[in-house]
Amino acid sequence: MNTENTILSQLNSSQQEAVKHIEGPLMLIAGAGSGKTRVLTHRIAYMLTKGISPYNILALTFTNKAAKEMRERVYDLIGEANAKATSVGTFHSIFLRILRIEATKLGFRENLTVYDTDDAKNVLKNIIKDMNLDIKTYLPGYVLSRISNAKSSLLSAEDYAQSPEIAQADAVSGLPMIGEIFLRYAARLRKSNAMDFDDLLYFMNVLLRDFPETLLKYQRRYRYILVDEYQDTNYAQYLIVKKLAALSRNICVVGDDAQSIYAFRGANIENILNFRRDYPEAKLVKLEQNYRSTKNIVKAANAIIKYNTEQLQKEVWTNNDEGAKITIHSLSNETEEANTVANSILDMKLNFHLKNNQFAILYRTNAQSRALEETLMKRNIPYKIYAATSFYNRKEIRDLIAYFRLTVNNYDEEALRRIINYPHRGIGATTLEKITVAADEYNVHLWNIVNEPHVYNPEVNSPTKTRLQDFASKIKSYTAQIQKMNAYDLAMHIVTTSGMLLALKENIAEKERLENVEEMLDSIKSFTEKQPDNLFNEETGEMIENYVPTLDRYLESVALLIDDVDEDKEDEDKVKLMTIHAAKGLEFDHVYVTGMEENLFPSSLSLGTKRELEEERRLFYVAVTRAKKSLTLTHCQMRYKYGSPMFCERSRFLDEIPDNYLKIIQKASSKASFSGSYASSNCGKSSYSVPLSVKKSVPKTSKQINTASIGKEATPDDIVPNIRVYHATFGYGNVIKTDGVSHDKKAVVNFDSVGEKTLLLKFAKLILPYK
DNA sequence: ATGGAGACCTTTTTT
DNA sequence: AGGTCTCCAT
Repeated sequence: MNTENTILSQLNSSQQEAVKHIEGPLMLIAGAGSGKTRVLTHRIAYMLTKGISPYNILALTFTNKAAKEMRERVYDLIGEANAKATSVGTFHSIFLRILRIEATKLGFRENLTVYDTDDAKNVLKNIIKDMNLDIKTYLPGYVLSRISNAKSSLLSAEDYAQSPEIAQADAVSGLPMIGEIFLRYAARLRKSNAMDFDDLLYFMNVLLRDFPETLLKYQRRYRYILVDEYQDTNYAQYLIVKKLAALSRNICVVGDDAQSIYAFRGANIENILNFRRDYPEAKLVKLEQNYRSTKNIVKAANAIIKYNTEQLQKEVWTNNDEGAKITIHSLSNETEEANTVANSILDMKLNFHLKNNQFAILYRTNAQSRALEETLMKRNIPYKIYAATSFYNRKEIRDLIAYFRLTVNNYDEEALRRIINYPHRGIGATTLEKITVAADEYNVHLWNIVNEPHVYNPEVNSPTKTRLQDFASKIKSYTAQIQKMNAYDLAMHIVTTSGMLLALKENIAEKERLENVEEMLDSIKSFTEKQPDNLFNEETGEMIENYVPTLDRYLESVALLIDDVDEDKEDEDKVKLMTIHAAKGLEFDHVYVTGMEENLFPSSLSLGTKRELEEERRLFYVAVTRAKKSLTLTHCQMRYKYGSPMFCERSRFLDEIPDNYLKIIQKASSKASFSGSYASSNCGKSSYSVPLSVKKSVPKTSKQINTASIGKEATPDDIVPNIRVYHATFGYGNVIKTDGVSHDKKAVVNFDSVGEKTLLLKFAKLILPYK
């Protein structure tokens, strides 16, 4: 446990100021790389030295990643026991925990389950079909976003349906039935004892609004509140925090308006701008010294963000070295872009003895990762793609979780529908339709019909009834085990006795799915072996003795976790690929931002309003400020979109970086590879991507990458046994032997990544690497 | 009831 | 290009 002095000695003066201000409201404006998390965690440690109980501390973050990082760093500072007593987590996860405890007050049952976006869309799809509405008019995703916005503004389905203004607006946009859909949707979720993401915030507000004694309970418990990324909070989140802090007024919010990138989903910049209206006595501290990046990067970032008109005054500066200038590569297509990035990484690794994990490749959309991935794989550069939905969105994982959900909450209709016939047990679409009709008729849950088919007599034949009953019995037998077995044992039991494992094993093509399920089971095993974050009884504050890591607890921990299962292996030596959004809050030595093109970044969907464009620019600011040592930006003249090639203009953002922070702007190396007829004429000032008229005839230009940075091009005579060479596709290798002379000379080269290849030298374009 | 072929749609970003 | 959905053949 650190003393007050050791805590403060690790901080600069404004950081200290922030850490020492623990009573009363505090707003921290924290520039990129200014040690924000450091201040938050040290502030928690400092509180403990002042005798504040960790049990009274609540720290809310926006993403799981941020929560995890904060937990780890708090743990390092104040030790295990204290760290576990604090409440550090995302808004959604902390509130889910509370809502499960208080569920009955809100008319829900215990063991709430959480519907993710896919579940929610599914429910909406069913409702829209039931109402005989056109699914293409009432797009489930769009309807969901309307519902989500309403809930974020604390409108209930009833409020929505009864509002004449909203009804008018929906009528004008040709979607008059959204109110009715919303009503049915809310009813359906309640019936399933489930909440969607927005409900977690909405019902938390309802709880604190309608139950004063509950409000008081949590106000007393959470006497010190910290909110990270305050600029990303929406109205519902803002109000919860305001209510919780109303008694103690010990609230610290941290944010950077320049890094607000979630307005598109309801985040409200005003929350940070209005903080001092709610708390006039608030202290304001600005963290402006950047410890992360070079002067070049910091100054370039400052210059970029100046193009935005809406922002708080702040001047980020650094004492770090000047550093390398920012490189821009102009390439002809995405293959070349990927090759250029790969070359640069290999080059830097070789010259400066760097590791893969010092590099990150960032992009605007997930779709861009594919071309990069292919190239990295070809070049044998280890990489990892951080895509939010990768693991948990897999069919087999969702199936498995559906079993868990149904086990914990028999009324979880989406889970039931998902697995009632997986693996196949003769309960097909027809049967499902029949029992749905019966459930509506008797106004009971789908589960009731499945559980007691002989009572409700759905119009299915007798063997089918038996099959339904068998399924229900199986699930009930799992439910009965929840408190008796730990999560892993029960999960294993479910996987084996449900037939899921067998189904996966029978089908050779499902091998990968089987492996994923096994990986999931491994992660459950480690969950059961790991002590939980919070060993206190939420009601009493007492230590929980004989804690058992049960399946329902596992589900709670995983319900809101979209991150990868094997997130522990962070020290893996791999190049990291992710969207800029996903990179927020992270830092990397060497950063590549690809696809710096109009309509991609800034996105074509964000060009409508100044507000949206400014958000894109903030996103660019975030991208730039991720880099510690070097930053490389790339853009292409041509890129595939929706499967067809499109011309691309360089992003306006590139022109917003002052020249004195920029290095060589490399010209596209292979303009000539476009056949002249369409190369220039369509490239004009149009703000749209222009589809190429010629499909699939674009020449491959991967061999025309700029290799000047790696070495000089070899003539056939240069190639002799035992020398080391570089090849644009195969990478580095050693020449084994040669055969023939001059233009017909061949060489056998043993490449590091792909092994021996025989090359005809007049075509191979080998490079002699610089030493 | 199951699966395959073809149409069709998608594309921000995340809890 | 890739995934999802629909419909038709089995």
